[in-house]
Amino acid sequence: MGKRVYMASEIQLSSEQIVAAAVDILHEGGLDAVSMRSVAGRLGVTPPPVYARIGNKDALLDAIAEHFLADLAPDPERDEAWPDYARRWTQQMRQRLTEAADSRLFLQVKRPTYLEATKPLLNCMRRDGMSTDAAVRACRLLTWATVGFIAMDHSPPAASSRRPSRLAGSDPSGVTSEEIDELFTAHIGYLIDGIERDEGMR
Amino acid sequence: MGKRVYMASEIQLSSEQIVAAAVDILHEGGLDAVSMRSVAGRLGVTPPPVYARIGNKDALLDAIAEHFLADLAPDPERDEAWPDYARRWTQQMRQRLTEAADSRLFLQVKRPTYLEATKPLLNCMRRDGMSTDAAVRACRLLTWATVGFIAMDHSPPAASSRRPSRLAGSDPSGVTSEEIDELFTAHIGYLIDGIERDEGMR
DNA sequence: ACCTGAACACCGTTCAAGT
DNA sequence: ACCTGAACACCGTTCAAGT
Repeated sequence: MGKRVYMASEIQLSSEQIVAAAVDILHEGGLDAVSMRSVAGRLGVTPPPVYARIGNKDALLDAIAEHFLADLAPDPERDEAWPDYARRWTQQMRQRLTEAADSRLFLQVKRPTYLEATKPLLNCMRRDGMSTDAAVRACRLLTWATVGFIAMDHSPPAASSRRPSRLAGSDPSGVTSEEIDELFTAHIGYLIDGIERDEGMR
Repeated sequence: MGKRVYMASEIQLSSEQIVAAAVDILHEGGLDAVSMRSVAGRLGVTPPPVYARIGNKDALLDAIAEHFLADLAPDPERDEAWPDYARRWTQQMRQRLTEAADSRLFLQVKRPTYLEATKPLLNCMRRDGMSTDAAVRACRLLTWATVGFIAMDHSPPAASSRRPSRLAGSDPSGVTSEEIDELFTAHIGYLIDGIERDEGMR
């Protein structure tokens, strides 16, 4: 009684450890390599402890997505107007999603996670005089456009021999990564222009 | 010799039959219910014949996506300017993707399939004086925006009690389907306005 | 209390064997 | 020639059993 026989580690798995292991596997073998078994294996453990901590596979994927969206935003400069900050913010968002290397992760993310990530952008818009309603709508448009764009952008495997084209995205045979950069910037630019114009005639 | 003993059906599986069976299963049980085994089973057959015809699971998913994108476009009216036709075309595209009920199908679609679907829009733009380069770029922007939007739009399960809001998409707790319609229309509208403006200063 | 081992019901895919 | 049955190597998930 009271005597300790159990020799295994006293320290329970933390969700941070689990997510870290999952992210390692994601970067090494892609999202399809991330399984409850592979994550457990990397932690030197069988699946049940992972289930006990994280719930199930969907919850694990959510947690991975949240990991990549955490602390997304560098706060706006004091003299930075919202359209400029929005350009910076969407580029930052795009970079984070690209680091995650698989857009499937972000298509089932719950709204509160995106809401958390948009907070600084929302505040910046309100600071510049937008109504809360208009700012929430603008943030949703920009978030959807960014994630949607990345979801469509499964980069072409290799740069084949193609004539250089004058206009980004105009070559039907594919798109280079520079062209994708320009397409993304143009896309976001059109949205910001439109939102700005709507605000102007408010 | 020459004597027929083999009693099974003489008719090989066609890919149309396979896709039709897969689409049935998709509508009944969702994309996760579509497996090589379930499709074979619905056709009263074991998996190998399905593999023989369609190749593998990825090819099946491609074929399903193509099914939903086939004959996408009602051709433009003779007096219909490209911005109006683009609005119609994107709405049509959106409707087809929504019918498919799972956007994952369209995120791995090969470029030629989208290229085929965009053809009438491309021709309409060229008819109205856009250069091929500009038209291809514009079509890609609109296609990416449409598919990306739908990919983000996993409709909320039920209409909970929420205050009505004046601006589409401005409620942080969720979006009603009417609001999503308006957000989509606004998004596409901003893009078309931007493209039109670029063309104007050409 | 926490973990392991093993199982259940599935996958995608392949292949020897039947007719 | 075309199909079936069975297998291989995986999944997500759960649960009795150990310590």
